[in-house]
Formats: sequence, C-alpha cells, structure tokens
Amino acid sequence: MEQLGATIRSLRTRSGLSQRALALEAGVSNGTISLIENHKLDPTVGQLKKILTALNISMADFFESNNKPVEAHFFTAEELVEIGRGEISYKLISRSGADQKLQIMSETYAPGTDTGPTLLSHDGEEGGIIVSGALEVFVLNKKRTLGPGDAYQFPSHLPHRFRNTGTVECRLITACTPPSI
Amino acid sequence: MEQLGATIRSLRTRSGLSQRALALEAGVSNGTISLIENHKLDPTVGQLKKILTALNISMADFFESNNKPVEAHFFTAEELVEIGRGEISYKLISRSGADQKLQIMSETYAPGTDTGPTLLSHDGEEGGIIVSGALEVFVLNKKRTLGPGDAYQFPSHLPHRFRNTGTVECRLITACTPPSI
DNA sequence: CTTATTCGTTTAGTATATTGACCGAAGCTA
DNA sequence: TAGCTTCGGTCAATATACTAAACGAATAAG
Repeated sequence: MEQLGATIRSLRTRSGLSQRALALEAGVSNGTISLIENHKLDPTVGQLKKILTALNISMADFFESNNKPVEAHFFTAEELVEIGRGEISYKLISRSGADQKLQIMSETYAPGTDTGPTLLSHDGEEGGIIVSGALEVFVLNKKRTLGPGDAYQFPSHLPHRFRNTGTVECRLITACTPPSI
Repeated sequence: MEQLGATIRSLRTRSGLSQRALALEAGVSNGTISLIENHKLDPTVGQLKKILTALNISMADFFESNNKPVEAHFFTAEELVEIGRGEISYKLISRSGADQKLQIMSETYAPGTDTGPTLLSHDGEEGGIIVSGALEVFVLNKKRTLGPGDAYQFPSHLPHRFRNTGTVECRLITACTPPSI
C-alpha cells in the first residue's frame, strides 16, 4: 500500500497528467486517484487495472518495480565472461549481483556448429543482430537464414535452434530477458 | 476478473488447500475466497496480496501470465526501423504488436556526435557492446571510453550520455528493457 | 482588485468488498 | 440407518472502496 500510491503518482506526473486527466482516461473518479496516491485507499484490482491501462503499463510491469540495480557497469572485451564451450562461444555481459533482468551476449559460431537437434525452450524473450557471417535460425516451424545486419526476436518458450552452415564463422550480438542460465 | 478467479483456484488446488485452509493462512474469510474464485468479487489489491502471499507467489509473478507473444519475428537489415535523426542512427528491432519487453537496436554514431549535455534518464535497464569505433559513455559520475568488444550495462534511471569524440564512426548494438519510447 | 481556471484534497452518500454464520452435498464411522 | 466432519456456495450485516460535489490554494487574464 505504501509503495503503491507513490508509484502511481510517479507514473502519472511523469506522463504529464493531472489527477483529473488520468481519472477521466481511466474511467474512475479524481478523488479515487488522490486517495490512492496518499495511501488512504486500498483499490480493487479492477480499479488499479483501469488506472494502469490509462498509464499504458501492465499489472505485471507495475508489480515488478522492487528489484533495482543501482550502478553502471563497464566491461572491457577481455572481461566478458566466456560461458561457451567448444566451437560456439558465448561471451556474457554479467554483473556478479544476479538481480539484472537484461542479458547481453557476444556470440561466435564456428563454421558447421549447431545448438543441436534437441530444440531449446525456456522462459523469457530473446533476440539478436548478426554482425558478420550467416546463421540459420529455426523457431517453431519457421527457418530463416540471416546475414549481417539481419535480426530476429521471439519468446524463448518457442522451441528454437541455431546453426552455422556457412564456411566462415558467424558473429552476432544477442539479448534476452530475463537471464535464464 | 475472469482470469483472476480461475488462476487463484488453480493455484489453490495445486497446493492441496481447501478454501478455508487458504483463507485461514491468508487472514481472510472463506467466503471471500469462494466469491473471488467464482468471479463474483473484485478483490482489493491488499486482499489479493494476502492470498498470494499464502500461496507463496508474488504479485509480479501472478500477473506475468497474460502477456505472451506467440510468434518468432525475423528482420532483414533493410527492415530494421530507422528511428534516429541526423548523425546518430538508431535501427530498431520492433514488432508492431507492442507487447514486447525486449528492445534491441543497431546504433551508429558519426564522429563528433553526442546525445547532448542534458543527461538521459528513464525506466528500465540497458546495455550494449561496441562493434567498431570508440564511444565515451557517461553514467552518473562515471565516464568510460569503450572500444570494439567492450560493453556496458546499467539501470536506465541513472543519468547517462553517449558521445563519439573519435575520428571514425562508432557502431554498437544495444538492448534495453522495457521499451520506453 | 475581481473573475476564471486548474490543481490536489476532503467529505457525505452510495456502491461494493468482506465477514461470519449457515446451507446442502459428499465422505466416513459406527 | 444415524452422527460426525469437511467441502464449496450463499447471504445478511458490516466495513470499506468509490463517486460526485465542494473546498482552498495557486495561477493567469482583464
């Protein structure tokens, strides 16, 4: 209750809306907005949902607010954590504190390498951009061959597989959220 | 409202709890549980939180079930959406349906370009890897000059600025979550 | 100065969420 | 069979969320 009102107020003012403007758009009364912001009210989830919809934010995102990293981190090329073995190299941007939601990697696929016939599937969402070389990407029933500058994005629960059938190594940069090691 | 009650019931029965047992543990009445499960009630967020706590699940996790993208998306280099103007180019991997949480961009900074003295600050978390050239990154009170293969990551609410003081263009690939346009 | 507008807060009245007791059904024991 | 227990659903009474209107402060225009 404490945090909730303050967060609503923050989101509202950041959007440049008055209490009345937000109330109008959400379909609730202005008094309700005021009372919520001042912790005088425990809104129903239906009311909260209306308000968040007007603020263009989902319930999930709204309640995800409590885990915040507080510092910037820089990495030299040598400091990137090598987590791949063999012919596929994964270099990870990673802080030790495991509260990060965003995971960015520099990946290198040697010619002929493949994540294997067993399709991958896990939580989160992922995407990437090819830097050099070419890569075959299988997702669900789709297959695409991507070249430099091409990109992909999909929810990670869809079964997927990566394969380099070319003659040169393929470098790409990928990101996924949340980190799922 | 529809989905909510069904989800509560599913979580409860999966835990082997009766309505009364759950009500006792959550500190609410059994009637409340029954009415919620049958979509006769729009609970307050406080009540819902009590119930979810007894079920050992967070509000964030509870509401995260509804927003699932269902397809993989591929992009050719030409299809990337150009959202930058002038000397700084931002090319965005973007689906039209705006429910994605992950935003990946290919950015190009011409020599001498700068995001400007007014520091940027917004929600989410962001990071990137330098592909070619060099880039100065300011975050809060830190400044670093990054070269090819180097990387950074920080929460986006920290004031930040990017500048290319070199003589060649700088290319990098970045990711941020959530998208905040 | 007065008038008008917009802001956030407060409040009385109304709608609704919540409680606690009760109901019938189903299972179990004697 | 009767008696006991536990289940989920229902309902009158109560607590509380919600609304609509009013209030005071701040700003701007005439």
